[in-house]
Amino acid sequence: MHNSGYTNTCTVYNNKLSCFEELTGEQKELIDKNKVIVEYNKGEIICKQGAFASHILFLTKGLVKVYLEGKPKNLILKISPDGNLIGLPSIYDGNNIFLYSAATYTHSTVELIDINIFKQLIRENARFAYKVINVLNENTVQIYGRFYCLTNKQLHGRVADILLCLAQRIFNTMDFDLPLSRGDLAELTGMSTESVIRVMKDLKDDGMIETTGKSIKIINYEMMSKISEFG
Amino acid sequence: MHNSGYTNTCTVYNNKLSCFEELTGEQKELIDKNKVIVEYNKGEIICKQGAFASHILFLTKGLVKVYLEGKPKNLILKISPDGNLIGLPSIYDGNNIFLYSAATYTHSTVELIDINIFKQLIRENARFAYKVINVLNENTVQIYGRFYCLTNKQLHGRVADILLCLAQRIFNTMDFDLPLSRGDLAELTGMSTESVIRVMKDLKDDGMIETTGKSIKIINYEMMSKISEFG
DNA sequence: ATTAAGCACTGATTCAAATCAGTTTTTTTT
DNA sequence: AAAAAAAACTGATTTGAATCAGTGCTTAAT
Repeated sequence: MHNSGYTNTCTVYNNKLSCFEELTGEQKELIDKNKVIVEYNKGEIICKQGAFASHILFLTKGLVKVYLEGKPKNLILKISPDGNLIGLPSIYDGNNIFLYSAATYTHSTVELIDINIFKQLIRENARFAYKVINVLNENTVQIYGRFYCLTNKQLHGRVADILLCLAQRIFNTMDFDLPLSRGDLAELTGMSTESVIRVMKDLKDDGMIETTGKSIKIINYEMMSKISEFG
Repeated sequence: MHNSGYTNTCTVYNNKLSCFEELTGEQKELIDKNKVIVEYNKGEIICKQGAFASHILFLTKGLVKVYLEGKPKNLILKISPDGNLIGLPSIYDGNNIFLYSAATYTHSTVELIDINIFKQLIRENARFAYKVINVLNENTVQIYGRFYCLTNKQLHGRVADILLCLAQRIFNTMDFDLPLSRGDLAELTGMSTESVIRVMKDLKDDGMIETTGKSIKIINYEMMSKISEFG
């Protein structure tokens, strides 16, 4: 793109969730009393698109994909590490329906917060509501970036983009073990598994990255950024 | 898609904006005192991606496209008829930057509301904030639908989708005069102008639609919906 | 009225990326 | 340790859609 910085296309940038800080002790207690903690194994669905959204989900541990269900293939909206809320867009007058599904990549822990309590707190505490708006808008920035990436970039750009994003926003290091298969990466980049493999081989051959099984290392950050930007 | 109804991919469904109803007389007055009304001609830019967002825009008359700027081509996020707010995602702690550009398709009237007043009202009036969250979430539904449409549907499906959406959500009739060129439709569907022309000819030949210059009439709504869904 | 400019349209060609049809490697299960 | 099942990988082929290279039709300007 250009100067306005759509660089975060797999997850939101700043995932220190500050909205709960705005709650009073009483309000925090209300949430704690009305929440349930659930453990999920790898590959399990934690919320289902179209289902009644009785709860907002807070991911305290793990890594999940948030996606739209589709006939030939799904569309991943974002991947979400721990510390993130899932299901905020379901806060809506009238029906509370999950707009998307979410499934775990790794073993995960989720807090289920009653959606009516959550809505009540928004209507009671304007500063909390303001922070929730902030979180929603962060997600909007992310989804716009991803939308642009998947519609306007070609394969090499998309792979570079996702790898940089994983390094910077999920693992916070240029050298990480990826708990995703090539097929998962294909789903994430909206391309075929074969294309992911071919493009990653190209990047490897050109000395941009190193790969050994699940381990991925970004060697040439500068060039990878260029490929991501103009790919 | 399937049962969860992503059918609104060009604009938001329910554009009777109810958030201002939650304001007190005093708060309404505060907005009125701090707003400016501006007229724009066809084709003019009303906000620029990356620029400082000093105002939230309320479109009182006209039709605009909201889009991300891109090197080879732009990506239209939605088209917005009168009665809609533009720039809400710019409400964010720290920098207030327009996340997108917007330009008029027709002569339009815009009210510029000071963003700091708007933010102040959110922090003061929780019910107003709650309604703003509703508006943001409506926009999220719309953008998800559009994201799915542009990435997972092929040409005939995308054109059918946009034509139905224009008929249902913008013009409220199956027979309308489109103030957009084929090139505009191409930008809107994320395809080339030639492809738009070819696909529309196909739809015409198959008796799905009738076209005479700028006038478009949807003949077979049922089949068009099917094409949109499985295209 | 005539020229110019832009838009609508058509057919041929090219291209990026998916699909298909395998083999090899790794992981999991027995 | 062996068998089975997933992944990872490779090359050939197909395909959907863009691009290219035009012609004809409008609308706007002279």
